[in-house]
Amino acid sequence: MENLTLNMNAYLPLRDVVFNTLREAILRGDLKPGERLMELQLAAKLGVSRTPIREAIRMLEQEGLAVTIPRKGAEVAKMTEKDMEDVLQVREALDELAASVACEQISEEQLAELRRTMHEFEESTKTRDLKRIAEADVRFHDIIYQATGNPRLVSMLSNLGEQMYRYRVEYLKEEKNYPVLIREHALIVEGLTVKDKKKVTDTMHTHVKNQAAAVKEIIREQG
Amino acid sequence: MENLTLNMNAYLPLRDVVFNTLREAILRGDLKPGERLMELQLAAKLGVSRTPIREAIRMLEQEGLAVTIPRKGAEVAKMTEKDMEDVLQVREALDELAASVACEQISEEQLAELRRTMHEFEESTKTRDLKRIAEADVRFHDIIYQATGNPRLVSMLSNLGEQMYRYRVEYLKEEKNYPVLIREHALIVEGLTVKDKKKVTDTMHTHVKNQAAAVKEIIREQG
DNA sequence: TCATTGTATTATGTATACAATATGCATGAT
DNA sequence: ATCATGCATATTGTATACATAATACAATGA
Repeated sequence: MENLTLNMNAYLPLRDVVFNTLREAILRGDLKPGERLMELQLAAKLGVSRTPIREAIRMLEQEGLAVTIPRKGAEVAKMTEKDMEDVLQVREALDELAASVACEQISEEQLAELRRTMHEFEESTKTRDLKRIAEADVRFHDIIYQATGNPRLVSMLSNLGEQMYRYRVEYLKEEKNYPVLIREHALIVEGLTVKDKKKVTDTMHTHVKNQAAAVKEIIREQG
Repeated sequence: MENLTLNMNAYLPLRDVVFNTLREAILRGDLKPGERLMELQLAAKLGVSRTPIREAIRMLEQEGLAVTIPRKGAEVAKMTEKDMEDVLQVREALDELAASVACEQISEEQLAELRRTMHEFEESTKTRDLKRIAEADVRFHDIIYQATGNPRLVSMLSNLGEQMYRYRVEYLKEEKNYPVLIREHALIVEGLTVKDKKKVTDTMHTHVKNQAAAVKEIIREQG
């Protein structure tokens, strides 16, 4: 009688489906900064009405991925160098916080998972499969975020990461960066293992700073 | 011919009007945690259709002020003690960041404004006009946030502040807290004046920690 | 009595219709 | 030629209609 839960949780409102779809399209770069998000057009393309499109746009707006001008419409958010500096300044602070808290609270399981992901990252850099590399890197950091046990911190950091994602991918194209990244990941894992909070936060600080410099450089070239 | 801009910027989409209205109602406590946000009812009360209501709810959701369960509806977000701890942990980190950056960048004008607001706060505590006290306190911190020149940081801190607002008001009812608050404000202003970053961030840390303890106590009593 | 089922009601999810505004282009005046 | 002006069109803003799921409660049967 039991055990046939047959997840009726499969249901997602269309607004969420649309939100996820647009979000990924923006992060992937299929929808480029400045590109207009026209309701009717998107509705036609996704085969839904304007209503869920509009709600999804409101959500993207709050995520910082879209900008709406009343009576004119929404477009994919652009990032100036200043915008990116602002995001990175906050991200540095929160990444250090996350590292510090994780250092106290990370479980053995999570630590093991982190090591696996660290190796997966290292392996992936040999393949030059950019998507795989980027995902391993995101996962590495996400494990640390999760280890804080603070869902709000996790979601804020994910959001900040999202906003740099498009640009960070460019950073990950540069093969010369891989050795440094691999080394920093290793240092972070070591620090977390022996609960050396200073080592962890310092390394994380450097890690984010390096990315910051690179991402800003990319923005400058593009913008 | 010029100088008659006659702000045509007066226009706000109804979704924004509704959003602001509901947001304030939640912060004021007119809409209580757990209270349902029913579209038709709100639409009738505010004299608009469901469409702008729904969009406003999506926005409130992203702000963390409302929670939606698919096919069931939205309600005002509840705060457990754990939720509040999570918010406060982030807020501490960002408030320190803001204090640190403001210490480097605050202008003389802003400093003057800060002193005015500090005095306004002190005066307001004598009146027992809770709304006035709370607003002065919010303004004091907001000036510091603004001084960072980082709009994203400002909006994140405002949002975090929003989520504690309902509870912090209770804290501000306790008259015995006023002397400490006044003293801490003064220390922060002094530190900013002489650009003593350590003094500023340390005081800010204590300041937020004190509030944290008090707010958590209030949640425990209520929840 | 209690569990179950059916049904009315209410609320949300989604689509569509209507209104108002912005945009681009053609037209015409200077 | 250039700048307004007006009109057609595209797009957003808002309201409403229809579909579907959740809820409460009465009715039924064991």
